[in-house]
Amino acid sequence: MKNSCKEILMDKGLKNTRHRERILEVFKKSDRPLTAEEIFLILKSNSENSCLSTVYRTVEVFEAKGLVLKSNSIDDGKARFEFNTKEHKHHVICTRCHQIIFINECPFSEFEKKLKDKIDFDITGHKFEIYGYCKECQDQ
Amino acid sequence: MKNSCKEILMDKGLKNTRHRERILEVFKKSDRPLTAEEIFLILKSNSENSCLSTVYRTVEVFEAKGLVLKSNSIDDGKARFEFNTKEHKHHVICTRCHQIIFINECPFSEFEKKLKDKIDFDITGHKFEIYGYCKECQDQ
DNA sequence: AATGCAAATGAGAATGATTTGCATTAAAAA
DNA sequence: TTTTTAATGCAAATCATTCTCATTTGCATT
Repeated sequence: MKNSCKEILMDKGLKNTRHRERILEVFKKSDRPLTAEEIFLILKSNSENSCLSTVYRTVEVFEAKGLVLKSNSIDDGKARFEFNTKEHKHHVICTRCHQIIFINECPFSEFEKKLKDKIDFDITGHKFEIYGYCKECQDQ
Repeated sequence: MKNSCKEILMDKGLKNTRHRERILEVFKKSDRPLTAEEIFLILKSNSENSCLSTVYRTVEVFEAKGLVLKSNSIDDGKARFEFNTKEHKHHVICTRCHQIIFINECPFSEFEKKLKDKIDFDITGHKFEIYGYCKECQDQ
């Protein structure tokens, strides 16, 4: 079968360990960015014995290999990690309940090109995040 | 004189203390976002006796009143604070030297309106950040 | 299947930014 | 000026994250 966790790891030149497989599975199943601790707790609830520092090390390796994306957008002092689907997407973040909605549209490609010349900056990426209140939180 | 630190504080219903005035001055003079420690060191070098926890408490109050903006974009584990000029602006961040360049253009206002209807989200703001290498860092 | 080696892991201690509790001090109200 | 209230300084606590080191595991080779 294609794109199994095992294959993905091999592909990136990573040693295939139980731990990495499990964490990759967690990422694939999750529809939102997770904190290291959340990942740790999910593993634990699946009766995987693990520890926080290993989770941190694993997501660090995954990030270095481009498998996951890290972000600090939710300003609660915790980093969050999500599977890198390679789709270009952006986050819409509810300021109240911290729900994250994904959008795929991106209106900035031309804008970036203009900017590149204007300020002589070698652009490698961008982040666009929208803040506000989601449907549920608007009434409160 | 208008917009003195004293006036700004009164305006926000904040008690006017030496400490707050000084920190507000630091923000006004700075052309880049500062960490709490940087603010603390600037105060110290101005022979203001202060302490880190007070700086943290002060910027927290300022943030709550909309006087400063907080961000965790530079992923070095330190929050940064900048004076809220109310101008709509965005950051261009050098991934290597962490320099921050400000840009005032914003191509997203129409895009936001469309989105507002589409996903029923009450948008209060957005953040657009561009990453890459600045002129100086491109050659390295 | 056994072996060796490098890399990964677990457990807990260490680090560093940020917060908190509390006694003291300073600002605003009376 | 006195009273009331909130801000400050200091030290200790907290919390996310990183590090250390002894042990284990994956994987290539025998």
